[in-house]
Amino acid sequence: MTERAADRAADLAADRVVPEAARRRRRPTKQGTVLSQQVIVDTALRLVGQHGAQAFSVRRLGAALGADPSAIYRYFHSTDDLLLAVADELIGLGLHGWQPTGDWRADLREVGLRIHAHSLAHPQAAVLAVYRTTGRANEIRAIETMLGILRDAGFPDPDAVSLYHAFIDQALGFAVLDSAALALPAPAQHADLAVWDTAYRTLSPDTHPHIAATTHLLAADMRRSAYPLALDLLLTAVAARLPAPE
Amino acid sequence: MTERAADRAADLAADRVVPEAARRRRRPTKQGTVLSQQVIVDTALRLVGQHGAQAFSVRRLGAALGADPSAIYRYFHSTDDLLLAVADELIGLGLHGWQPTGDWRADLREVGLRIHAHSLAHPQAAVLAVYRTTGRANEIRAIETMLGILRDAGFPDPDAVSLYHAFIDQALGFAVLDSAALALPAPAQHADLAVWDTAYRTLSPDTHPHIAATTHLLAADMRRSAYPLALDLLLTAVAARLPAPE
DNA sequence: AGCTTATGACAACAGCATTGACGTGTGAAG
DNA sequence: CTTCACACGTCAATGCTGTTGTCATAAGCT
Repeated sequence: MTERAADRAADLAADRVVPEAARRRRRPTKQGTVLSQQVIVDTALRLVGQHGAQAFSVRRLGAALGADPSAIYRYFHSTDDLLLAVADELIGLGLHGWQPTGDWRADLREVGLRIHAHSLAHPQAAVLAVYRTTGRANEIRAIETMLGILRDAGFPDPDAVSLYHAFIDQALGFAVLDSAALALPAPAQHADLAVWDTAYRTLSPDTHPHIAATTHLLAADMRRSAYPLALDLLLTAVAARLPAPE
Repeated sequence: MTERAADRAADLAADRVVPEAARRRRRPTKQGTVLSQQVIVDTALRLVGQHGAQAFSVRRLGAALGADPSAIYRYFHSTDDLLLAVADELIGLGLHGWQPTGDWRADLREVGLRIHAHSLAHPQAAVLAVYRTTGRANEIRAIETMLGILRDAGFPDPDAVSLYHAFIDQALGFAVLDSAALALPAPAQHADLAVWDTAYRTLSPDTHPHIAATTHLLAADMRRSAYPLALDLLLTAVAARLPAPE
């Protein structure tokens, strides 16, 4: 988990790892699995989805694959390198099959909600990897698409870039936050929610008038993600910045 | 790291841990330190700040304290329980010494920037704990303050609550995202940034016209946090929702 | 002064990521 | 069709990790 970066920078360095494209021999494991980057990433996503982020370890991944854990290091430099591949896979899943409609605001809204929803569908993986810059294929495609939406809408380049940045980081920020809550072990998750019904419910109106006046609203609202509202607020303000056409 | 929640729910259960208020005996460790929840939290923050999030482990914390690692379990049920205390400490640091001015928009802006800045000042700790609901003293104070700002500004209760939710989660989301980037080991952090100058710089205008047209802007913009812009966009949209007074 | 017990220390356990050495079966070369 | 190199799966070992059960000792009450 420590030198992933150097590894990525020097992908061709003398290493255990052979680039996926250059692989010729594929020897099945004792248990018969034929390994590949794709198989490992898929298995990692499945493992984490079924048994939670705490269940993610190289050893367990090896077991799930039907291979010795150390075999994974023939395909990824480190667990962190593997995580980057998982992150990129998530981005790809989020954009799969989607096409822009030409309505920039609706398109951005849809993309934002898709990214958010797909992270929540794999919260454990999202929490581990969403904040990374992967530089891999799916990430590049996503950026090209979103930048295109803003530029085609008529935003000048500097605005398009900074608004894209605000938009995507808002989406990823909420994705991480909401995923993290979902990724907690079940009892912890329940306890975090229960706080709104216990600790906050018992505060005196004298010392905490604003909380006391809104406990019911708070307890209800905190169960939902605030992202849809935050996204709409952002898009509203962005629309106000759109230069008049021509 | 597994049953923290149950522990919190049953704070009084038959446990190793004595509530801080009920402590009578304070026996110094072999190396002379006198332990307390506060000392442990402070040391954890310092440790993580100096040596990075990867340096955080119960054993290292024990060493930094001058105590056996297992002594920590006399003060916290688990590492996760300790993390909640650290999170609350961060919130407290962020609000320390601040007073609302009465201008709701300026106040929210200030609080948002403070939360974000304080997380970045302890990125390693922020990443571990910012998304938790602690239910502890500082968190309660922060919520009361922010709800008050919105309600006093004239937002009806349901709006005040949902707008508070969107505001705080956006602040925390960006805090986690930007902290995570800062918390990466130095070489990894550098590599993630370098991607903008390498991978994205070499894309052809034919296949990726939008990225190609803005690479310089992208590389520059991605070095900064998008939070100030996102915050201003959010506040602009919120202001538009403020009911006319009286 | 004496007693209880809170609390720090110690040792042990199971699980973790990672690495180096090893041998086997694959796929290419002739 | 045989040979051969070496890619890649396996094994074993290292030094981490969080957590717990047991013990002894000193703090503070009576």
